[in-house]
Amino acid sequence: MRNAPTYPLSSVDAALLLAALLRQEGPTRLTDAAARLGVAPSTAHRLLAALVHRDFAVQLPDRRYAPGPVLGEPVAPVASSHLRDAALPHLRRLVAEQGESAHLVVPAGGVTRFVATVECDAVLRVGDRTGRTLPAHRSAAGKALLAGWDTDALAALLGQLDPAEAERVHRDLRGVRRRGFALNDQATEVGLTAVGVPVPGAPGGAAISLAMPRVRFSRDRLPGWVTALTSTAAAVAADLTDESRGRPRSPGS
Amino acid sequence: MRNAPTYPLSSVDAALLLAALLRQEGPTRLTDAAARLGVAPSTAHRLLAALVHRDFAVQLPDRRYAPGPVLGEPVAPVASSHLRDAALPHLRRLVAEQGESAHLVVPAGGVTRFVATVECDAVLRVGDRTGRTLPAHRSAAGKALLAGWDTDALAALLGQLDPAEAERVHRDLRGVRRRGFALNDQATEVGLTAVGVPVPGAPGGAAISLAMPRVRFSRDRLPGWVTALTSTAAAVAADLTDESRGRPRSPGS
DNA sequence: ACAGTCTTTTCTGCCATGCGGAACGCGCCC
DNA sequence: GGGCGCGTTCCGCATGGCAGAAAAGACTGT
Repeated sequence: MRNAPTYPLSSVDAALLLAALLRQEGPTRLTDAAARLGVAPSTAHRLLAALVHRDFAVQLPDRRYAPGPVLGEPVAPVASSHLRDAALPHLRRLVAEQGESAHLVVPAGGVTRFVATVECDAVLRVGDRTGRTLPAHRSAAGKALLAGWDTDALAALLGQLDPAEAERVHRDLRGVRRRGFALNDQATEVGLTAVGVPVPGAPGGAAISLAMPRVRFSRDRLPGWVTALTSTAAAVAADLTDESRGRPRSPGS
Repeated sequence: MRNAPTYPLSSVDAALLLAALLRQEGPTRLTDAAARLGVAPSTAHRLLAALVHRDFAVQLPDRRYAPGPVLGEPVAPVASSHLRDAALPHLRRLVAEQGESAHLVVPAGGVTRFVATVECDAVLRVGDRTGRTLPAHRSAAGKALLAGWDTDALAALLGQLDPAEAERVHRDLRGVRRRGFALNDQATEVGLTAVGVPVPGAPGGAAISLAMPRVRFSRDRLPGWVTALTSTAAAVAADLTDESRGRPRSPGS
């Protein structure tokens, strides 16, 4: 993004921003788009209609609006496939050791997007969520990411929540920072609990989580999961660093 | 492109159209963008500044504006190299038989862009024009393309000319449609004459032409040139169709 | 399954503010 | 010096944003 024009066309800028957000963050509802732009819903509707008219957006059957064919692929998938390749061997080992499903997620605006999943062998297990998104402030991996955000970015996100929830998230993230891991106890789905930690130094941010049925969650096992997650995240980070230095990937390290 | 919104936002639509044109047709000058949109240069400048601000456009060192990183790859450039590969063997044979230079062109808004040239052996000959553009309504290949345009698209282009020239072009194109070929008798360069025909069914449109010094142009040879051009265009078209069906390219057919 | 209620989306009209045209200045080239 | 193209600024008015109504969809209770 370049310096703002001396004479901005605010309506044009709103439309282009909306298109860029669609591309970067994926499908959105009309009211969310309006809130994001700070305009009335009817105004957002007009902007989206203009985007659809010129193929910068398409409307899905569930009435959400998604990026249109004129827009290119967002940057994140390229970085994500790089990250995915680095992380998968480690996630597989983590799952083999702990017996629960593991996920790799990246930030995408106010949500986290699932880039990879390794499912455990149990018949009742958390399945593949690759490609899906969850609100960052509710998921374990999302909270692990948010805990590392700077004050301004975090304030912008919290400003989109109602004050009571914003305060809860704020407190929750302080706990995440203190403990070094984040917990999602059925906040995104009944019966599902997840533990997440950030991948240190991942470009653009990333986090991994172990997700399991609530009935298999145990406070006694929590420290062991946290330790395994933390060392796995460090191994992924080391692989990312080795690759950016041009070294061959070491299979286990 | 979808149905026009019931309440179009004209400034937003202009910006999005401009972005789409950049993507489809490549770099453009400010004044050409203004003419294309039918707005004042200062308005076009504002729109381009807004596009640059959100990475839908970038400005080149020569002050032209090009597509920005947010836009996806256009369909046309791929098609052009694809088209070029299909056409070159046929153009070479055409030049060997007729003894004059041949060109392959594609439409790019109100101009035609030279994608490939095969030069003849004569010392005085029409040289390589690959990468250059000519006004569509003045060049032979351009007119061959325009003759196949629908009424609305053609009216938009003619609307950019002065009324007398628009009327001449209109009449000229009627002749092109009747005869099946187009003639450029020194309209683009003194001493240069060209005969052009469309490549039927080429995605996005294409045309080929034989171009020669005016002194070598002959009304007696014209039918022979037209026949050779028409069969060459058909052969190129057949190759394009074969390739889109996944067949190996046949060297001569 | 159906009715009622609430939420979201879509449509429409009005008016004030943001957008486009005109004028001007600057830089480059012949 | 003149012509051309690009970029900036000012001002009037027409278009874009808001508000409200209508339509569509989701949710809840019986």
